[in-house]
Amino acid sequence: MDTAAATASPTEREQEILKILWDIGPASVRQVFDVMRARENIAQNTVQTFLRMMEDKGLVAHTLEGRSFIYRPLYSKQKTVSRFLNRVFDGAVDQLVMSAFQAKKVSSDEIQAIEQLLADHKKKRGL
Amino acid sequence: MDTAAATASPTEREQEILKILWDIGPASVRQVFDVMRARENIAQNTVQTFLRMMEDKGLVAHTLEGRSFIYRPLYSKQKTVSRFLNRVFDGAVDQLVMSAFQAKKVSSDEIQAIEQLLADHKKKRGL
DNA sequence: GCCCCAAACCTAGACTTCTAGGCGATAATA
DNA sequence: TATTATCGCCTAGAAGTCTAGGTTTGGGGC
Repeated sequence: MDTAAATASPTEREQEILKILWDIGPASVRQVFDVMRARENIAQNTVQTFLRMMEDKGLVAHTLEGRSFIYRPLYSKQKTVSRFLNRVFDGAVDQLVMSAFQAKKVSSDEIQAIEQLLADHKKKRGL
Repeated sequence: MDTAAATASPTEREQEILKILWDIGPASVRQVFDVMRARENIAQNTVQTFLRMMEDKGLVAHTLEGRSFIYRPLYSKQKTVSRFLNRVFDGAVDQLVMSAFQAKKVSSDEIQAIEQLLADHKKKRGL
């Protein structure tokens, strides 16, 4: 039985569309198209086709609103990160963080945010 | 120095091969093949073809050793992370770290490693 | 009612990625 | 020297990804 359990992994283009949905929230084809159009030449039909295929794959779902489909992502950022983490670092978060630090200059705001995160995490673990 | 601008981004399969080179270091077609064969059915020729194509793209380079080509990666883990970071999080490292924490249980060893990393980083910045 | 617009559906084709068979050259071996 | 194994190269085709044109349907305005 083909349940939602086995979600296919998104292609590059699909990933791009997912990101838009993460950023702007549930949206119609038109809204996704508008974002993409601002960056490149693409037909609205293309976006529509992608969203339909992505629904087949279980990456997004839609609800009807008026006569438009409003799509929302079913594939989360965490899932994306999780896949990446496993594929590239065999799941080692510290390795990922180290690489991220080497890959980019990190602002002190970001450092603070990460420290906060660590603190929260330790507290939750009960020290 | 680095002609990184012209470096194409690896496909999924190429990424997999890059990871093997990161893990085991410079290697012959045969060695890469042996790793892949342990996990799945694949022909040695296929691996060879990939490495040749990857060299065209500038993802790897080879040196001659005896009559074997020894391939080494030119595309780094950092570059991979950097791309991912920009594509998914618009470059926000703290967001990435947060997602990683949510995506996977982090061991206390890992937490310690990250704390150390933060400390080093702050020291280097001279705060 | 009739037309128009916007939205969804269907479909095909271009393009990219992936795969491996077969060839010639060189080295090892009998 | 003849045979076999190993290696790199060329190439074609299968499979997957991406793109958009043409068609259909339903709602709103005339």
